[in-house]
Amino acid sequence: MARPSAMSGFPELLPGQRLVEQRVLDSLQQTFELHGFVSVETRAVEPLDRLLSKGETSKEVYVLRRLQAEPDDDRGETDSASRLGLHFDLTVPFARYVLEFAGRLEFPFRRYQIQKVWRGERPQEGRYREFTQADIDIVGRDELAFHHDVEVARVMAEALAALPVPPVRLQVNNRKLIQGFYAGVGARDVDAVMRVVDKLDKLPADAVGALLVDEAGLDERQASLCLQLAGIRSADTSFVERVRELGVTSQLLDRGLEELAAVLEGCASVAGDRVRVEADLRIARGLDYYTGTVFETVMDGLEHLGSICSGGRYDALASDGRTTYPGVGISLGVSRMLVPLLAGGRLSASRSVPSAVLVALVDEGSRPVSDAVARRLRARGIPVEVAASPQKFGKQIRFAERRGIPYVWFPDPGTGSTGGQVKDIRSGEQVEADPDTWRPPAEDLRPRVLTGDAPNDD
RNA sequence: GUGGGCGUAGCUCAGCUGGUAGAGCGCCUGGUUGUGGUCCAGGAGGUCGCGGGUUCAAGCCCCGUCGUUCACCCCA
Repeated sequence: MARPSAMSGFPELLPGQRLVEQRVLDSLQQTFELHGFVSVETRAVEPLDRLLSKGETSKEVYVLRRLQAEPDDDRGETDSASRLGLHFDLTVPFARYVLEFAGRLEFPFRRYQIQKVWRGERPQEGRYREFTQADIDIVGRDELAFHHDVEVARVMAEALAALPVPPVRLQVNNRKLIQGFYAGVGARDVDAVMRVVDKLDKLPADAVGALLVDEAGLDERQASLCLQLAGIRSADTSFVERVRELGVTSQLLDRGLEELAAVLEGCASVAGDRVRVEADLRIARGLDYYTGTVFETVMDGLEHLGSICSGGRYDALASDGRTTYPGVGISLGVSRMLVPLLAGGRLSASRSVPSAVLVALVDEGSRPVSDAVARRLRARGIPVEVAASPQKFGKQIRFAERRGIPYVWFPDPGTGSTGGQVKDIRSGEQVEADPDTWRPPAEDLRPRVLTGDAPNDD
C-alpha cells in the first residue's frame, strides 16, 4: 500500500507536539476544576434535526451512515430525526444533555467539556475539519444571575493566562449595548446594522459607513454614530463615558453599559501581561442566539487566525417548551490556538518522550540488571526506559540524544542492580549513583514546554 | 460553495528557450578493541501526484483528475 499522506483539515501531531498539547489540556482542566466546573463528555453524534435546528450550518455537518445499511431500509435519507451527524460544536450537545438530564442536575450547573468536534469546511491555517474545543458554560433553570457572565470571563482569562502561548486580548462587548444604541439612533433593522458593522475588520470604515446607508437603511448621521460607537475601545470602564458623549439614549443601552462595565471590573484582578481584557464595542458575533455579553479573543501577533476563544450569553441555551435554561459560556479553540504555534516551531517540547533516563544495556544477558535499575528509579516516580538493544554505548547515547532524554544510566553488572554511573549527556558529566536515591533535578523529571521563538511567525 | 497558486529524494527546495534528474539538511556504514555531539571518507534513497495528449524527445507544453495551499464565505 502506498504511503498515506496527511489529510488536510485533520491535523495529527508528532509525539513532542502532542506532549505540549497534553500539557495545555491538563492546565485547562486544572483551572476549570479550581473554579468548581465539572467535566462532562457527550457522545460524538446527535440526531441530524437537532444539529440543524440552529440555522444554516447544515453544510458543515458530517453525516454518519452504516456501510451495510439496506438502501430501502435507509429511512434516514429523508428522515432527519433518525439520521445521525457528528457534532460541530459542544454547545448544541450540551444543550441537549441539559434537557435530557435536567431532572438529575443541580442548577446553576457549571461544566467544562474538552472534546473533538467536526465541521465539513474548506480547511486552511487555523481552520480544521476535526479539532479540539474546550468549553465552559454555566446554565441556570428559568434564570441565571448576571454575575455568572463575569465569572465565566474571569475563569477563561485565568485559564488563558496559565498557558504557554503568546499574550492574548480578550475582547468583550454586549449585545444589549449595541442593540440599544442602534435602536436609540433610530435604526429600523437593528440586526442588519450589526451584520454590517461586523465587517469592520475586513473593510475600511468609510466603506462600512456606505453599507450602513445602502444596506441597513441608515442616514448619514446615524451611520456616523454607529461607526463612532464601533470605534470605542478601552481596557477599563472609561468606554461608558465615551458612549454617553455620543448622546444616544435607551434603556437597553443603559443596561448593556452597566453589564459590560461589570465584566471589565470583574476581570481586573486577573488581567495582566498575559491576558488583556478590554471592552471593544465593535465585537458583535454573527451568531444570532447571543443576547448579552459576547466575547472574542485573539493572540498577539496571530490576529490573522481570528478568534481563538469566543462565546457569550444566551437567554435560551435550551428549552423544552415549559422550562427555559439560560446560559453563558466560552469556547476555546484548542487546535486553532495550538496547531499553528506547533507547526511554526514556536511551541515545542524539551524532549519527544516522557523518559528522563535511558538505562543502557551492556548485553542481552544482563538485561535483568538494567530492568532492575529501571524498576528502582520508576518506584520513585522517575520515567525510565531501557535501551532497545546492546549496541555500542555511543549508539545508545545517541538513541537518548535523538529523543531528548537527558540522562543515560550505565549499569555495572558486577555490582548487580544497585550501582552504576549516570551521565548527563548535555554536560557530559558522569557520576557514580545509586538507583534507590539518585533523582534528576525537578526540571528534568518531565518534558518541559519550550516557547522559544523559531524563525517562523506567520 | 466561489476564485487563484502549487504538486520533483524522509524534510526544504533547484532544474535556464522541452533533450530521459540535482543541492542542502536528515539517514546508514566506517575512521578497530563498549561513551554521542565536531571532522573526514564512503553509501542508501525519486513510477518528477495520477491519467491522457502534442513531439523524434516532456519534470518542463496542452487537457483532465486527485491532492494540497491561499483568499472569499463562515467560524474555534
